[in-house]
Amino acid sequence: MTAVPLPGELTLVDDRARRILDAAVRLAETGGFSAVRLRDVAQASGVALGTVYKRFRSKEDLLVGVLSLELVALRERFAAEPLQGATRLERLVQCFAALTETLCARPHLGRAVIRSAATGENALAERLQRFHTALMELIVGAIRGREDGPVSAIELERLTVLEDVWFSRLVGWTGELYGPELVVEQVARAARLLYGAEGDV
Amino acid sequence: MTAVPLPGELTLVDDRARRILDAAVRLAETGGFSAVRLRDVAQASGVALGTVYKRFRSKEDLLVGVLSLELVALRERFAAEPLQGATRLERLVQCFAALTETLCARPHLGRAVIRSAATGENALAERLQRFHTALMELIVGAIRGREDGPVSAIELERLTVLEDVWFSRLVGWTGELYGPELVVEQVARAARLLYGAEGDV
DNA sequence: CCGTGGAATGAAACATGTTCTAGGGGTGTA
DNA sequence: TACACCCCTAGAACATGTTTCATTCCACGG
Repeated sequence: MTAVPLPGELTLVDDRARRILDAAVRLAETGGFSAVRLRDVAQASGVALGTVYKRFRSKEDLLVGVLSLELVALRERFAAEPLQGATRLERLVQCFAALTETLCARPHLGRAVIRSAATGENALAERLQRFHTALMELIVGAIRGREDGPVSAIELERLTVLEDVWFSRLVGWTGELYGPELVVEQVARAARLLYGAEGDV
Repeated sequence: MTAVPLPGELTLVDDRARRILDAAVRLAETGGFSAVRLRDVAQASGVALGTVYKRFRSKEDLLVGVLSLELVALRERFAAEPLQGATRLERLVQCFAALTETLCARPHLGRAVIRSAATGENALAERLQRFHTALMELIVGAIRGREDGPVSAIELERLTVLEDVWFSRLVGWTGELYGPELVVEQVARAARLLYGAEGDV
């Protein structure tokens, strides 16, 4: 828990950090949070344990770091196939569906990451903050249709709420309380409530 | 992580479980999550370590168990001084404010509990489910004014959303991203959006 | 070419959650 | 009373996150 730099875009240049992340992903994919034993991560990525701790403050920090990888994947996904819902509400729901799908595609990994993020460790704040900002931008960009206006302030507020719902539900999913569909379902329900009777656009 | 009964109302009859919980609270109050060392809990409550594990599946389970205590406090609080907002929306916001206040009153403890709850450990699901149900009932009872009708289905949906927002924000609070006021603030904002232009009642 | 400083390494040490074991003590029953 | 059963206890044992240390390696400036 001592001082440490922050991989972010860094992740892409620092070879060791990259290998460490990859190893963590590999381990988490198959065995989840508990399978990510840092000694194993170190060995699998061909570095010493101390090096892992040089790059990441803690196990949680490492797993949260995976978010930056997911982010890249998400950007690509949205770039490749833009959302095609007719209304903004529709696109919003599709967007969260896509996010959820991506995160839940490899359930063990997803759970491990969410769990780490939910820890609320003080040290994770910065990394999470970054992710949050980037995600917000990503969503705003993605739900914006061809010819509609910019996302209004009120829509940003709604978006914030939806993100909260999404996060809560993901935590529920992590606890195996229900499946990914229900996560999306609840976000959609919330979105409908928020966009309300007043119609969308 | 083996089989274990569930303190709930149990908490109130099982003397040992009670002492264990009390000790955990005492430790968490002053030192937070990390200060709740199970050996210390055992010693402080005058039982053997094995007994702690007989009552609670894990450290997180133990801390989540504290929620059942908080629940009692909350019930008393709402019984003693009912919410007095004029509209249901107002009472709703007051309600969440009260919940937040209670949980954040002893910050270290609160954080420890939230953190444990957010872990998403499979084993915690049952206990959390119970708490969730009880909390829902509590809120529904509390926001119901003297002469308004029952809480409608749509309002239950809104409530669900608000709970999600609340939870997410509490996790944020846990990470020291912001203070309790902001937690309440965001819930209030969401509530306003949900109750929308169409006026309340 | 040589020396220096910062980073990586390997291994040990520590802290703590979790599990296991052997034994003790009480309670109800034959 | 003697026995069987169950919970409790004390403590060891184990797994793993985290820290520390001495050593080695490497790149770079002189």
